[in-house]
Amino acid sequence: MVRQRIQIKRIDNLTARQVTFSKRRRGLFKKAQELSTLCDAEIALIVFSATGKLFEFCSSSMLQVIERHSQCSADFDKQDKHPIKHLQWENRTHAMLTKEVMEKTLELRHLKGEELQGLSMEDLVKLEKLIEAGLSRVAKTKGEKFFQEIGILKKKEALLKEENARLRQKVSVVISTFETQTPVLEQGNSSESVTNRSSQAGIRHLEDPNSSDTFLKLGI
Amino acid sequence: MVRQRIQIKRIDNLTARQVTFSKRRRGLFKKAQELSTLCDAEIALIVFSATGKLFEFCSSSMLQVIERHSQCSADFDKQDKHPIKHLQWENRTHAMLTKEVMEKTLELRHLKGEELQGLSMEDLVKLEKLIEAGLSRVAKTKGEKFFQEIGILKKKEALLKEENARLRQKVSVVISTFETQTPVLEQGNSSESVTNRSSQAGIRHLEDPNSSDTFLKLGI
DNA sequence: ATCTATTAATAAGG
DNA sequence: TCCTTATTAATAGAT
Repeated sequence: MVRQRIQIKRIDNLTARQVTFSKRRRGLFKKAQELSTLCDAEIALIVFSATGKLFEFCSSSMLQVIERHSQCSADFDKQDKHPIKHLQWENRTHAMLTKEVMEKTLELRHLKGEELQGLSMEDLVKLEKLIEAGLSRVAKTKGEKFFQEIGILKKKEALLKEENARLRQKVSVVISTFETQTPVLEQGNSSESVTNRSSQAGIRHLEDPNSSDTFLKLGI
Repeated sequence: MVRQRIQIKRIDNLTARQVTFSKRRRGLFKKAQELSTLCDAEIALIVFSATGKLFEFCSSSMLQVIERHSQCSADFDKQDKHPIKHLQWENRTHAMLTKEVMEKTLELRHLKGEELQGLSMEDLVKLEKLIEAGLSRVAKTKGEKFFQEIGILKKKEALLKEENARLRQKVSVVISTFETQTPVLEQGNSSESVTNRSSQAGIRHLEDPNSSDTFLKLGI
């Protein structure tokens, strides 16, 4: 569907057909994977190429889905034909891991306030307490981290203040040096620039207390 | 893939998830149909929604394709001359599942306020909001369930009160009947039993208000 | 396999 | 569910 729109009918050219098969197959599997992930769907996709090669995708276990499908479709007759023999295929470890994932997924959803319809009043009360405990721990940690950041900022502030003091002193030393060493002459320029520097330092100092306001933007 | 790129992960919002499921499912089935037509492929697609509803597509007969697939799987099983591929597949699956378990375990701990030391200020704030959202949903569900229980108990109460009223009336009717129809005679026995019934009814009536206290034990 | 012009799919919102 | 729109994703054809 690009460069030129194509008709949806069998592609006659063998090479073109194979290329398209390869490209679109990948696209189809990707879409299937995305749908299962995004929407929590159980998906099985079986593709046989014209040459008989098998490609398959399943969001869980292929046999499980086929089994489920068989039960859903009214063909209970044929159900016994290709049944659970292959469930041996699934080893215990796999089953256990899958079970563990499902359990944790459900617990996560409960903690996020989802899928609560099956819970009793007692369960809900317990869950609420659990979440409240978690919340308070997170809030506590956040607070600690917060004060830690404040501490760092205050240290920085102190260091900057110290530096400023040193600079101010240096500046005044320089000024007095110039005042004593160069009587008058054409040094109005120079003394002006010194004054500038001094006032800049002064401004930095005056602005400095604001730097300790920075933490007000951190979220309190 | 539009308006705003989305992450391929479970969509939390139920409505959005359903809408996306509907749209993408249609897209997926269309792509499957196109691939089978264009490239002469035999395709079976089985989709179970999160709510358990079945959607299926097959370019030929579902049972035929499943049969063919089982055949291939069986062949593959016997083909354990090349156990390496199978082993690789198992290892990958196993690794993925293990990774998933670990991720979910960590997320659970975070939600419970554990192992927070690695999180940044931003992470903590996000986590706190997530937990708060979950908490409010749980609280809401609990409240709803609570009122539901109250409703049921109030209905029961009303029914019991009605029944009591009816019984009381019946009792008084019976009493007056006996008082007018049987002057004195040897009916001491009978009148005694009537008195019993009356006092039983009275007791039930007196106990009745307590039944409306039942909901006080539910957790408020 | 890679490129790219073009169409198809679709997220968000109504 | 359907419609619209803005934007991204898929891919036909060529190399």
